[in-house]
Amino acid sequence: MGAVKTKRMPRAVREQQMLDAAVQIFGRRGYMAASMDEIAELAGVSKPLVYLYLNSKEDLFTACIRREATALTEAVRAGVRPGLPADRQLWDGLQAFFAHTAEHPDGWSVLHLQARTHGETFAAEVTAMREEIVAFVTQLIAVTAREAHRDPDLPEREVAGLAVALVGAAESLAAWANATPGVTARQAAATLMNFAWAGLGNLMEGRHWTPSAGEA
Amino acid sequence: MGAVKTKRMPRAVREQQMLDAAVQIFGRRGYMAASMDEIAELAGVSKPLVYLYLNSKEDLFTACIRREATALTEAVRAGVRPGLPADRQLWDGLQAFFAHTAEHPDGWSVLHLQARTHGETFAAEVTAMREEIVAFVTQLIAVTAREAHRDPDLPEREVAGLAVALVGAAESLAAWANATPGVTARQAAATLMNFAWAGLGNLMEGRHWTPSAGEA
Amino acid sequence: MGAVKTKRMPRAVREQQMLDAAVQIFGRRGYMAASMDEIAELAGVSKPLVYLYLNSKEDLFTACIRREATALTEAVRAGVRPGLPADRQLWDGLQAFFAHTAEHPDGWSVLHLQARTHGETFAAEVTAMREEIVAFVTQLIAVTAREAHRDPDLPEREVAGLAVALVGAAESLAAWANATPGVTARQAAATLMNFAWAGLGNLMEGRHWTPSAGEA
Amino acid sequence: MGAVKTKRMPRAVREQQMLDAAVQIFGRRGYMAASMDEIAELAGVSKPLVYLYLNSKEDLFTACIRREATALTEAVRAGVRPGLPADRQLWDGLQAFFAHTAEHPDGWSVLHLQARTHGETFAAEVTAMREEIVAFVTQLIAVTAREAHRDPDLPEREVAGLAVALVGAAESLAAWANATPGVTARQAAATLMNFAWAGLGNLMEGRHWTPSAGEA
DNA sequence: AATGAATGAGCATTCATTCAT
DNA sequence: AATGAATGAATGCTCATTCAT
Repeated sequence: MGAVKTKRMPRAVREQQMLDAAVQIFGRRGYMAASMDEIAELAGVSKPLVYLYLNSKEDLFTACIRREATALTEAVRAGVRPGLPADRQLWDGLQAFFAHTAEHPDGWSVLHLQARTHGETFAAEVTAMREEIVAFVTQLIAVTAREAHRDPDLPEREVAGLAVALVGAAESLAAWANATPGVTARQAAATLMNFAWAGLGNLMEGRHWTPSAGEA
Repeated sequence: MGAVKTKRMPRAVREQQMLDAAVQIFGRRGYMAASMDEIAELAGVSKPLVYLYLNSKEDLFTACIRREATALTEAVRAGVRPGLPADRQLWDGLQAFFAHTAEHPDGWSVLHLQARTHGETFAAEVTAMREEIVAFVTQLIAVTAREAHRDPDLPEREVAGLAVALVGAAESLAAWANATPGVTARQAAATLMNFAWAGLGNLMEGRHWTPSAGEA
Repeated sequence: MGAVKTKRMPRAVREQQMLDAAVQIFGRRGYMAASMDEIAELAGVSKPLVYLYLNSKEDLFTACIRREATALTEAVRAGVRPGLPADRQLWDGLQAFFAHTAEHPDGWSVLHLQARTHGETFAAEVTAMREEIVAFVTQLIAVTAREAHRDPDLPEREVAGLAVALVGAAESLAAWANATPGVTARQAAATLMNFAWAGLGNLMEGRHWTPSAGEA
Repeated sequence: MGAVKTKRMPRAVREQQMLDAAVQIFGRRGYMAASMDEIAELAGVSKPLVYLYLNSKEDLFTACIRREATALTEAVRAGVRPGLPADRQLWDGLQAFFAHTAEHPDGWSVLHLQARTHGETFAAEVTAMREEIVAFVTQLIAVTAREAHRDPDLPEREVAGLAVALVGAAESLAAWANATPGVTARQAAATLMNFAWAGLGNLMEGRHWTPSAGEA
């Protein structure tokens, strides 16, 4: 009683099905290795319909990137409560980040791996999202430094570098957590907080690590 | 009558020329978008010769990954002197890492981006190298902890997570340093040491960051 | 809330709109390059309606050919007054012909170019019209010859050839006149009359051109 | 004992085979309806080889047009002996033209029908050839007029129009001759000479046809 | 009278790969 | 040691056409 191939549905619904399929295929095979045939089949529609609604492989991929980027940033935003102290905001954001990437591995693959390896146009799309996150982290660091009234002159580039390092560490941990059974989003977040927060604190108090001996 | 194209050279030399060309093309275009035609042309040989020496596109790509992975690990190894203290070893290793990736952007692209986006087979090849580096870092942390006689029971998984975070941060900074004019390998290394070393020190002394309030 | 698109109109009107659009698209793009989508859009209706009224691309094209062929022959017929002398009839007919083709370039393109290049079926459709015109010209020539009581035995095939030549010259001049700014229908007609009438007169008086010397 | 599929032949030979096949298919089906598959099959090679040697469908079609245009103009040129009187030159040229088009119907279809119906780029290619022929005819008329010392001021546009008419008549007669059994190139040429030469003579002597009565 | 939703079939083009020399 | 000649197998994309409403 329930037909297997559901037919004749409104455009908006079909489009989401197509994006679901596309994210899965793009995420697993990569942009170039993914074939429109495969995507259409997985979406349960014919290829012409995919083209009718999403124009081209490039546009389809871009649509995937945008949807997944929005989903990720909104997940992080939803996890953070602005009133709380900076370290608590970071902790909440990291947990949301690790949880979301764990639940959407294909989407995360599209954003983190595929979009960055297939041309500037796609990369730019993710860069926008990444910079939003880096800016968020940067601002958390800056706010903390200001609150602590310590070393308010921490140079801008230094802070940017820190944020880049932190986001990179998070991305690396996300992959590790997904691949290592038994590691939860909470544990990954804890590892990163432990790793990062003390270092940030030190820097904000003006303590720097320096090589003890001269070198070439 | 002087021939412009140098002909008839020993196999080993030709192979290196081919790998040079392949790394460049693979690094810039990506595995799938790279064409054997283009690689052969850049190498200055005919396509059948590429196949004669390297068998297939897959084998050629694998050969590229291996060569670049070896080159990178050797560069890092060469930068580290085993007798020195752990922090100094880490500092030297990071500098070597950032310097090498800056000097070989195509090779780094092959390792960091391309190899991870085109199937498990290739990814496994890099994972091997990555684990070697993670192991090196892990051991540095462990040694330090032991030397300091503090918290020798730092759980293994925790240490592994830290190493993963540190390596991820380094990779992220490498891309950032290459893309941001005026950032030297030394500065990138300093940023990461400042970021990481205090956190590691804290952990080894048993101080952990904990969320100050309860959560859902 | 005034609807921009006029809806619900009688079938005959809609059909003419579709044929208008189709002639334009077929004339400019060619039969194969024309897409039913484009025609439907230009006609301001949905594709299924085009199929409902005109059955298929082939039928639609045939309908275009017929409509334009009829329009052209009627225009020529309307320009000619049967009572007048033959040369005057020819002159009037040519003027009507050049005027009509200049005013309906897309229709002329359909007849002269597109219909003849896409298969015997379509070509036959135009051939019918062309033969009608050739017959008209042939009869003009024959009538003149009879009236002049000269060379009544001008062989039939010779006359047919002359008519074919004249019509071909007219077609060629039509294209030239349309493409050359400043050439009017009247001038084109004059050029052709000057060119043709003397030759016809000569022939009807039994004077033939002959090669002066022998040949292989 | 003589393989059916001849293999491994030099590039130049294969290219001619491909052009032969392409002219046949393009001439019969038209540019758009022709499929590269069919051309490759008729040429006895695989599709990739066609692309390797001739780049694209557009380039292949252009190559066909050029080859056939050159062949036609050379055939006409070869039939004309420059020393002879103008009428004789025209007569010889027409015979050569009708003979060549009769022997190469597909090539003639490519030039006369297909190339003119599929975009300016292709049309321009034939226009060049056509103008060469028109120029040749124009010059014959001009020379004759000069030799006859009559009406040397025949306006340039008038002469151009005459040449266009003559070439159009020839093209039309070529199609008619090819389609009507028993009509030889010689007869077609004779018909056209009879039709045209007297008219030209009249014009050069300043006699024009004029409508005998006024009109709107 | 009219349309949004959907597809089977085909086409130009490209690519990794091999054979004969 | 090295290459010109050649192809099987995809792949992105388009189009005429139909169905359910």
